[in-house]
Amino acid sequence: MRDTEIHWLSAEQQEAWRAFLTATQTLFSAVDGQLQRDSALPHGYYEILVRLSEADNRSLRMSQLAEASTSSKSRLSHAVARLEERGWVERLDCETDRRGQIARMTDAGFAALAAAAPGHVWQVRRSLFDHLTAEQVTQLTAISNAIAAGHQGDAAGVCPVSSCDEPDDPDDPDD
Amino acid sequence: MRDTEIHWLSAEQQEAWRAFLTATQTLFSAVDGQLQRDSALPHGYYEILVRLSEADNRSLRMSQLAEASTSSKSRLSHAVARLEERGWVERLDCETDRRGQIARMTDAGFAALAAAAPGHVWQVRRSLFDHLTAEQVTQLTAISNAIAAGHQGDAAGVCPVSSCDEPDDPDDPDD
DNA sequence: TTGGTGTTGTTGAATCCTCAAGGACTATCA
DNA sequence: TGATAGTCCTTGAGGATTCAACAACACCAA
Repeated sequence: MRDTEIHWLSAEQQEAWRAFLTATQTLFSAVDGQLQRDSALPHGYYEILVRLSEADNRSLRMSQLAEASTSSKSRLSHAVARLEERGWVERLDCETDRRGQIARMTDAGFAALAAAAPGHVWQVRRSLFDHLTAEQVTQLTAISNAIAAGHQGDAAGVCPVSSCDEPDDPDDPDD
Repeated sequence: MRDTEIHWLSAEQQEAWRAFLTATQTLFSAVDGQLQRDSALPHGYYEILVRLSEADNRSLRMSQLAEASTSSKSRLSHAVARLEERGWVERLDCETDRRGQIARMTDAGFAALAAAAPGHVWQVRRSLFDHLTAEQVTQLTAISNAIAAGHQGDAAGVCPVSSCDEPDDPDDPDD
C-alpha cells in the first residue's frame, strides 16, 4: 500500500497493541463516564477548562487553547459555544488581531471546575495510578512522550502540544 | 467527595497523566484519521471486522462481539446496522436462543478488511512502534494489562475483555 | 495600493456514540 | 402453570466530533 512489502506486526507488537487498545478504551470510558455522570461534562470540556484555569487571566486565544487542549479548531469552537451557554466561558474580541477571539473562563466556570475536580482526580487514581508501580509511572511517561514526539509536525486537525508546562497555581483544580 | 481528604496527583503522576493524554489523543487521531481517509472506516468498525474475521465461521453472537470489541451493546447494534448497509456483515437468527442475533461477516466484508489492513498496520507502526524500544513495548504491554485488570468487573456499557486470545489464521488481515 | 496567500475562527451537515426505554424471549421458583 | 426477574438486542433522541466550506482579516510583495 505504502510499502511494496507488507509486514505485519510481530507477536509482541500485536499483543501490545491489543492490550493498549483495551486498556485505553476501558480507562477513558471510566474517566469519561464519571465526569459525565457527576458533572455532566465530557472529558474534552474538562480539559479545556483546566487549560483556561491555568492561563494568565484565565483567558487564552482560541487557537492557543485549541493547541493546549489537543483539539481541532472546529471542535473547540463548538465546545466553547456550549460552555458559553452554561455561563462558564465568555468570548472577547482580541485587541491586536481583529480575527482573533479570546476565551475567558468566568468565576462560575472556575467554580464548576473546582467542583468537578475531586471526583475526576479520584477516578483517574482509581482507574490508572492505583494499578501501577512508581517505576511503571515513569515508564508510562517516557513512552507517552516518545509517542507524542513521534507525531511532531503531523498537520491535520489535532496539533500535538510541544511542551507540557506545569501549573502555576498549586490550588488549581487540576488533573 | 468520595474521600474526606482530597489528595491531588503527585507531580510525577500529573506529568504522566498529561503526557498519556496527549500521546493517546494524537495517536488515536492519527490512526482513526488514516482509516477514515483511506477506508472510510472508523477504528471501532475496523475492530469489529477484525474480531469477526477471527471467529469461527466468521460469525459471533452480538453480545460476544460486543465484549470482544470492547463496545457497548447499543454501539454495536448501530455499528452492525451500518456495516450491514454496506453488505459487509449480515445478521442471522440464533437457533438455540430466539432472543439472539448472530453477526456474520460476508466475503465482501472480509475483502474490505483485507484492503484496509495494510494501511492501518502501516499507520500503527508509524504512530507507535517506530518510536518505542523493544523494552518499552514490553513495558507498555504490562502497563496496559495492569490497567485493564484494574477495571475487571466494572459494570456499565463497556466490558473489559478478560483474555486477549491470539488469531487463529496467520493470513488474517490483522492489527 | 493592489493582489495573492496564509491565518483565524465559525458554521452546518453528516456521522458516531451514549443513554434511557422498551419489546421479545429465557430462566427460576413456587 | 404463572409470576417474577433477568438477558438479549434494538430504537430514538440528544450530544459531540469531523469535514468541507466560508467569511473576515493579516501579511507580504510588486
